Amino acid sequence: MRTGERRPTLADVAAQAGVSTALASIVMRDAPGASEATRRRVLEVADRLGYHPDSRARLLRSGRSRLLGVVFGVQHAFHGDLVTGLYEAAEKLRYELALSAVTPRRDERTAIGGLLQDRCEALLILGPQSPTSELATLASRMPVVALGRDVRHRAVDVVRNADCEGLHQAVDHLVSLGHRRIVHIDGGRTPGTAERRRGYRDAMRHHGLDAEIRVVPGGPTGEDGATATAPLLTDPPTAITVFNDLAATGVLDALRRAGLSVPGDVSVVGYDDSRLARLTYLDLTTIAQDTAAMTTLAITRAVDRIEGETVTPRELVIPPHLVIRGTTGAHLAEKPA
Amino acid sequence: MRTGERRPTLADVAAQAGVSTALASIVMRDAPGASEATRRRVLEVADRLGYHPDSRARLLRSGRSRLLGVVFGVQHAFHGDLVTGLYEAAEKLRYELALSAVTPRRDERTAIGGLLQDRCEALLILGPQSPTSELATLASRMPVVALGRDVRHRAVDVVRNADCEGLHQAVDHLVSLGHRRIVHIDGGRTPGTAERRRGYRDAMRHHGLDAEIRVVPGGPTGEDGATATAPLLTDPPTAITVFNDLAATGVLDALRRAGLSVPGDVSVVGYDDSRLARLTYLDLTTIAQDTAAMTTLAITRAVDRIEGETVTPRELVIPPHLVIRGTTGAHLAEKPA
DNA sequence: GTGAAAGCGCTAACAT
DNA sequence: ATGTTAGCGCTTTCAC
Repeated sequence: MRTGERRPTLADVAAQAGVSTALASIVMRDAPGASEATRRRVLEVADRLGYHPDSRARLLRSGRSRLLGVVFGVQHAFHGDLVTGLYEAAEKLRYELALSAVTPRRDERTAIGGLLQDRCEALLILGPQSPTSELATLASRMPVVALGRDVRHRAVDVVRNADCEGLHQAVDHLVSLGHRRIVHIDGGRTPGTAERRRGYRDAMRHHGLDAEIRVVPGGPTGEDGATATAPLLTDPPTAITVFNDLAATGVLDALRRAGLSVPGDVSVVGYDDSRLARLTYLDLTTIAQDTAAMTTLAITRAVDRIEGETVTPRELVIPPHLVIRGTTGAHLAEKPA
Repeated sequence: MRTGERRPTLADVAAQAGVSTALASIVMRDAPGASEATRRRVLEVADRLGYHPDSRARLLRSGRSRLLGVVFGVQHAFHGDLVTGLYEAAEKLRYELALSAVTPRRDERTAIGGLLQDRCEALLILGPQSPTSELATLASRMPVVALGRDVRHRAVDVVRNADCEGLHQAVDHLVSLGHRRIVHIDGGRTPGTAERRRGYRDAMRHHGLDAEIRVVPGGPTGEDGATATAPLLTDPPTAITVFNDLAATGVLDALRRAGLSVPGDVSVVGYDDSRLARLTYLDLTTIAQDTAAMTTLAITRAVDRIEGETVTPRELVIPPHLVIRGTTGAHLAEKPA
């Protein structure tokens, strides 16, 4: 029974194995300096006792925590992908992750506070929302890496997606399919909007389509997408690039309700390659962020900072890539003039 | 500059405030036994130094961690809702949460191992997948609460949704709208399938619709839903209850492709009230699990176990509720006989 | 290869 | 109200 039992400590293991705690410690840490026989004996006892080293005590003594704090939004599907990559990258460098979630009822400041108490050696913040000044204060005490969102302060490292290039790729793809009348529905006041819009404009110009440039104010939600689509229905373009996948679903819905077929009449490109985009019945062509690269770089950056390396540049901008699915198709014939 | 700086310790704060560490500790813990003046002075210094108590040392010394370990699937949107509730419930009881994620590349065993090292006093596992035997071993060492999935072992507490009742509600709703030909597409080998199927059958019998009972083998994904719908299209029922929301989206898609309107020709009910169901363009009638109740009870249960209370029953089954949206409507006329 | 002893930052028990 | 002392479980010298 559990009652009355105490968790076994290293001293218990050492005693039962007939060695000093120091030696037992060496074995448990897999450090050099113990004979094969001792090693086996100690491990056997530890296993029998169900011993797990107390990371608190261990880290307290060794002065370091080898702990990287991660602040993420528990509602953001995309953050899930990032966390997956972060675990993997951290493990390779023998660091651990301490997760702290932002929820509708738990703000970023609270989430960060928890991690500070855990003595993380660096902070990785996914889509930081705190004012730059607060992040700067933090960054004066420990390395801070912002993931997926720009933070303009010289003490904060940033790893983010090349939004601009993403929209360039979307437009390139559509142009290669024969489209010319390509509209962009932007993200309203959502972070990243400006850069994606700029990517669209640049790309259109690059293809000599200056005259066709048309940006419609939108937003990040499905309804934003649907609303923004309405005014386009009287004289629809042949293709639409949308700020993100969620808004793109609204666009798709609005188009289909209006009797237009996708991609027959109109092609649509989203952004993020979220779970949504992959749903069979949506099958949305989209721009995927390179989460593997982003997470690896973020962890590497944090660890480099911890270990005092000088690193440049402060801002790492990772190119995304196009994922072609079923919502884009060739624009075969121009309307007869 | 950060280099060369050391994090301030309680001793630093105490020294600068001109008091002993014990007194400073009292202030930081907000414990009784310090004068108002001292309190103010210490807090002021702590703030100026950017002092954060070291939870490791604190907990090491006090022998308890007041830490509840939470294992969750980072990909599961529903787990996000649960984590939100867990944070809130834990805070009320002055416990903290240690999050450990299961990802495509990090299995449940690894996730649990991390928490054991953190000296959590109990484990809350969302949708546990480990074999019962492993959970039982764990439970012999510390309180273990399984959330959202049944675990048949006397040492493991379970807090879960009343799947059976959920489908009862779905059928009741459809019957009240005049439906009689109601099909259930089940979840294949997904946990919970059997109970939801049973709920459907019971409810149909309860309404004297024994002859109409029809269960189609399905699964948890959108494609499963679409595939399961195909054989129904030759002679479609007037309503379909689907194992979960994701599969329901596949059903919706298959119906619409076949030229059937929802809810005009066929009504559809999902399960989970996931983010998906709430999307404007899906607007899916569904069964919502009561996450607030589930999380509160799970935390309460874990804490009761920690504090040695005797608690019954081992298994807490929480009734869900119907959320009526746009995919269900009245069945107006039976086909002329 | 192994053991003895000190101490990480903090809290608790006991002084004063 | 405040200070002193001991020690949580571990790692780290530094002996042997």
